[in-house]
Amino acid sequence: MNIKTIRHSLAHILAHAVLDLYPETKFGIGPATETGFYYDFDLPSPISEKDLKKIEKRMKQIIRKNLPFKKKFITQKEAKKLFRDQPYKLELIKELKNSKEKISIYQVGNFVDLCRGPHVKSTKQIPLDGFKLIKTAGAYWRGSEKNPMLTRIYGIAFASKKELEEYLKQIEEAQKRDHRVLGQKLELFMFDEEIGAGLPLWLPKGTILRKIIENYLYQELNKAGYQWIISPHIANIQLWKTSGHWDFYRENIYSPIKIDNEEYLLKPMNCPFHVKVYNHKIRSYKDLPIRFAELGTVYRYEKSGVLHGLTRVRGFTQDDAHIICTKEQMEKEILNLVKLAIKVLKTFGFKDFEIYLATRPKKFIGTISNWQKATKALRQALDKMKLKYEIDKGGGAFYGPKIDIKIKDSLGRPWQCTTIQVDFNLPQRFKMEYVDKDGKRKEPIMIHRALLGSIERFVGVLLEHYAGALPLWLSPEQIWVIPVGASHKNYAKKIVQELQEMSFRVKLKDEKETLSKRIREGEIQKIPYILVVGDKEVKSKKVRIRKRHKGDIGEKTLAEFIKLIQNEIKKRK
RNA sequence: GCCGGAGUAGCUCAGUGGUAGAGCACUUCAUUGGUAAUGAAGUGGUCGUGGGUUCAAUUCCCACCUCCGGCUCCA
Repeated sequence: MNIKTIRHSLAHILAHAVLDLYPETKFGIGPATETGFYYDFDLPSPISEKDLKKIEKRMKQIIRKNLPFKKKFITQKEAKKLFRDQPYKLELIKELKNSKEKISIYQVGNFVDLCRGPHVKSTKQIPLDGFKLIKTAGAYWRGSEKNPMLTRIYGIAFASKKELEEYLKQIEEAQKRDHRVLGQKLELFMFDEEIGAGLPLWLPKGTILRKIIENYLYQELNKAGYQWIISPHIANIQLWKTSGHWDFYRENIYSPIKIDNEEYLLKPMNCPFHVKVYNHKIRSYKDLPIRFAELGTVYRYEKSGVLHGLTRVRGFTQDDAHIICTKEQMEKEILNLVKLAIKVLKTFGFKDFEIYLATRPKKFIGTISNWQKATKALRQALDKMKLKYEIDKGGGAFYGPKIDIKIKDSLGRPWQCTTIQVDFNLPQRFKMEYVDKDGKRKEPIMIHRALLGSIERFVGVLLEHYAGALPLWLSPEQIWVIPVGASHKNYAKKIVQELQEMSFRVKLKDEKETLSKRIREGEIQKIPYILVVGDKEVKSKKVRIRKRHKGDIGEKTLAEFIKLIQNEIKKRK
């Protein structure tokens, strides 16, 4: 039996159980998911997770009855009558009116639902111990904030108890990779109530990690012909009125700050500043493309309920850049951008990501021909790189089409990181121009882009990707040197000093604790290399190397070890 | 923001209408170690914040703040 069919049937059985226990319930919809099923209910009184056990028990009773799933086709009129007390179902029936599809219903026991199916023939086809109700959640009816919020009950379901248990174990493991847990354990970042929600504090080790990432970007973008700029964190409200942000983005901008009778805004975007830098002198076609990059810290009001560790915060630093070019240059620039984005993601070890091409929405500015040209350029770049992507139809910003790349966290939740957006809005609003070959002033194309997205979010997904065991080049602490006893301390110190002089990030773990204890600590802190030195090493003038997760990998001279790690750092693996 | 859950030591958590406890961490002393926890003692808490009920609140009630899981929204 197809597991998806079982999951869908379980959704109906869940609804049946809820109907039995709370007869006044109004029913929403209940589909299968990737790992189970859910059903949305409008319940007479709130239920908590304690009630789930009761519902689950009832579901099992229903399954044991070996009830058949009966399918039947009915007319609009019959459907309306059948579901007369079910407002949500009536809404769905109304919409079916326009389609030619016949209305089908499924009955299991005394629960009848509007449904296309398919379903299991009988409840006996459902493994009794392969499913579990795991959580409740609020969910807006039909996914719209304007609609009432229903109670969603989530279940997971597998073909057997064994698979179910394996899945639960996997979730448990995934939770250990949670960047919020790792950030705490590895002392990378913290939050503080008194500072405020969504405002991370970077601890010393986290700051090192961040600087390494930033340095890497700095090198990479220099090679790619970018120029770095720096812009202020606040600007006169007039700037944001000109850019249109004050009109279109106000709900995400913090209240104005009054300074000398003028209003200033904390910047939610870096774009207008980059435009101003572009506009500060007359540009020739010979100057284009111009690429301005900035690690720009922005502040956005995010609804309290959406904040999430480092991956969704209220103050964050974008690895932002704006490319200003001619229409003719756009295609090549976009191709180079996609290439660069993929290169960067791969350098950080990401191979699986979801790519979306978002096209023209209903409300848009700019000419259709420009939209087509830009969308084509984005599409061609993806095709040339042989990348798999999905079209997000109408998902573009009102000012232009874009490519988004999402990376999943340890629990499979996608986070948008890379974004490449063509912008027809700002060049117009700020009257950007360049002097072309014919001496005429023309409007350039502007491409807005962030490769990592935000440093915060990226560090979040990066930590989950590596489960905190960062590759050598990214590790805030790369090497610990452990002298076995006090008599080896001087030798250890010498090694530390030599490594430090070569700019390795190294720490002496002196003899306060036992050797085993210090090694254990190093493993917990996910230190890539631990060098143990005792009598033998002092005598042989070597170091004993312990590699993270691998244990003792033998003895080498310091020079040999340095060569080994230099190589590893170079490869960035 | 909305629905549901939770906030007790630096961390992970137990506990109770009569002002609190464990393990780890930290400090001190002893131990001088050979590849994932040496032993002992000690320090440490306005029990998230503010109100209310009560002779008495960390515990009960209300509001707010923060966090967690979703929804909606997004880098």
